[in-house]
Amino acid sequence: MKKQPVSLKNLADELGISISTVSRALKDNPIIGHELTQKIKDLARARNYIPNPLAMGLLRQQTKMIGVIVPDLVTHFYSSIISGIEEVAKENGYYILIASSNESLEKEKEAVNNLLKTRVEGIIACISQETSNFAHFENLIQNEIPLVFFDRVAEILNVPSVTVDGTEAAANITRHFYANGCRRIAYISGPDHLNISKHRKEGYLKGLKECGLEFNPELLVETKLNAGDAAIATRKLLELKQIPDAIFGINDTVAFAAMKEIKKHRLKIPEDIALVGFTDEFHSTVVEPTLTSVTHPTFQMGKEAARLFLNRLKKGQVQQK
Amino acid sequence: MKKQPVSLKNLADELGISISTVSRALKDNPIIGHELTQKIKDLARARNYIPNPLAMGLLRQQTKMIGVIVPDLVTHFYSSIISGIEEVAKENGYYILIASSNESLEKEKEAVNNLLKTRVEGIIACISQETSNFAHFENLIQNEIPLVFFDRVAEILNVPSVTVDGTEAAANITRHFYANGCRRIAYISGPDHLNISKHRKEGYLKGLKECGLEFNPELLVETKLNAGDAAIATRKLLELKQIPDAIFGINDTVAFAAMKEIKKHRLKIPEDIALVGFTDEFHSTVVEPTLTSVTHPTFQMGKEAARLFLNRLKKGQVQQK
DNA sequence: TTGAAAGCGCTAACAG
DNA sequence: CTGTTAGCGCTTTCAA
Repeated sequence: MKKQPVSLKNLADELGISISTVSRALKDNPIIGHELTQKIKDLARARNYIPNPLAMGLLRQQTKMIGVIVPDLVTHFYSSIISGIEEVAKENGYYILIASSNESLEKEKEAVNNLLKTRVEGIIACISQETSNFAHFENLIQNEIPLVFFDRVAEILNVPSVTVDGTEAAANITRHFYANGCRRIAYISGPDHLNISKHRKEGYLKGLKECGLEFNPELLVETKLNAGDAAIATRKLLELKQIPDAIFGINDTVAFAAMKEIKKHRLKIPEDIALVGFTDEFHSTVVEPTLTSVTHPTFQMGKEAARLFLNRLKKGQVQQK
Repeated sequence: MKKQPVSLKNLADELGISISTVSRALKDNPIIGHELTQKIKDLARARNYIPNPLAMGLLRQQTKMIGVIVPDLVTHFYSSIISGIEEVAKENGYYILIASSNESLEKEKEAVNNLLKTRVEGIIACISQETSNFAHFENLIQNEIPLVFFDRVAEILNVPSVTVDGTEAAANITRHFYANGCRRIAYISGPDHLNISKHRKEGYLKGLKECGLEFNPELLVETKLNAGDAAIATRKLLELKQIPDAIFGINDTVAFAAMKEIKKHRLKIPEDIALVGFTDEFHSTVVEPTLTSVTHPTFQMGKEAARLFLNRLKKGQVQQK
């Protein structure tokens, strides 16, 4: 018994005119008489006519949908980036379809496939931390399906991307620690194949060097970017003969996990150990002791990613001619 | 230059057979010869054929999309509900389209309209805190477009809904405070037209009564559910001649804001003032001092909401016959 | 066992 | 100024 949405045909029949006339009137084609146009528009409004996007899509081969893949949805970092993407998308008449990879390569591939099935016009993605093989993305590129990366980038792929330069920020943090008297500055890193991870580590090393501190391998721990791993990494650091006086976590998940672990060891932040992480505005205010942190302009990043994407899309369409 | 996706026609042409044969083979119609079926399937795979959902949708009048409206995307509470919805949706071959109302009625209406434009098959929503007029949702009901509410519900509308019974939980919290010696238990509430808000307030009052505490109007402050308002409400409480010894915040946003405000006043939690909020698992672990809290099974709620929705959808389709 | 044709809703070239 | 028609990709009668 579900009511069918009103179609152009319905309107045309009701007025006893042809479909094309209705179609034209609705788009203000000046070729149609003024009164008639008005009459048609009135009826359309009365019947609550909504153009069927499937018909349009079929005709134009475009769905007005952008696929967005994030490593995880429930982190403020990503959800606020998504908000940014959505805002710009909406302004441009686009919708976004969100998929989460849960930091898994398998799920990421699946997400790409699913999005392709829905015929999104392209994909904006942040690669999962497991992803070091990019075949599924290369496939998109070969098929000339617009692709944009944000935050975590597959650098070999030469895809338009939005990232915050972590190298300088990480170097700054290290210098900041040094300035505050820290001499055993530890760094909890992520996998090297993630650009952000690589850059931040480079920054850390650069910072150490500039401060004249020697790099101490036992103070650099690599983790997968999840809380469990980060906790283990922190424990390792806290069980050194000589514990670090500062810990620098590569992102908020890691920093939070480290914080919990430090508290468990009954150490005071920042008196016993200074702690810094990359994070975003929200958590830096709620969490206590306030996490010193490099904030990411997440919302802005999202908007920028969407803009990049839309540009890429336009270019593709021009070339098509 | 964008490559067109492969269509049935492409495959048919390449094999020199008709489209319908290809279509049938691909769905294992036994009417087609075995070898031919195989040959067709092989080619389809080789050419990476993906059925065009727009064509299918047009034919069947269904988009396999569910619209989801949340008051805000960047809260862990909602994003984890969304994850739950997504999981069940995906299992059933559905996609979700997310829209955020930003707690604004205007935006909520806009979201409904936008979703309708994309021809989602129905909507799963959590109403904004501004929403006390439900015309836009009634409209859906009249048009027999499946609708499911979660968390915040328009009770007059008689729509399938998923909520956690806050009445008992709130009464429990109040009793818990009492048991710990609190006698001036304050409650920071939300607008009365939100069911969750109403129920929790009722629970608070019920709890007071059961403990033999008299209700003190100055200890009940109503807010809009945002941080700014909640901070003001908290300040009001902290500036009473006799400050409360316990504060109960209606949700996490409110509780966090209260926490910040209490700290600003240099009061200790829970020594000077006990603080409790409804929230979810994540924040209850990160935030310090650990927020005593009633946790919501958000992921489960999302899954349940999706299930309800899918059931509702099926019912609609059966009736359609 | 296979093909031809209609039709889902819409636009746009082509006729009047 | 308005109507007719073809076609977007697909399924599904109906014919063969």
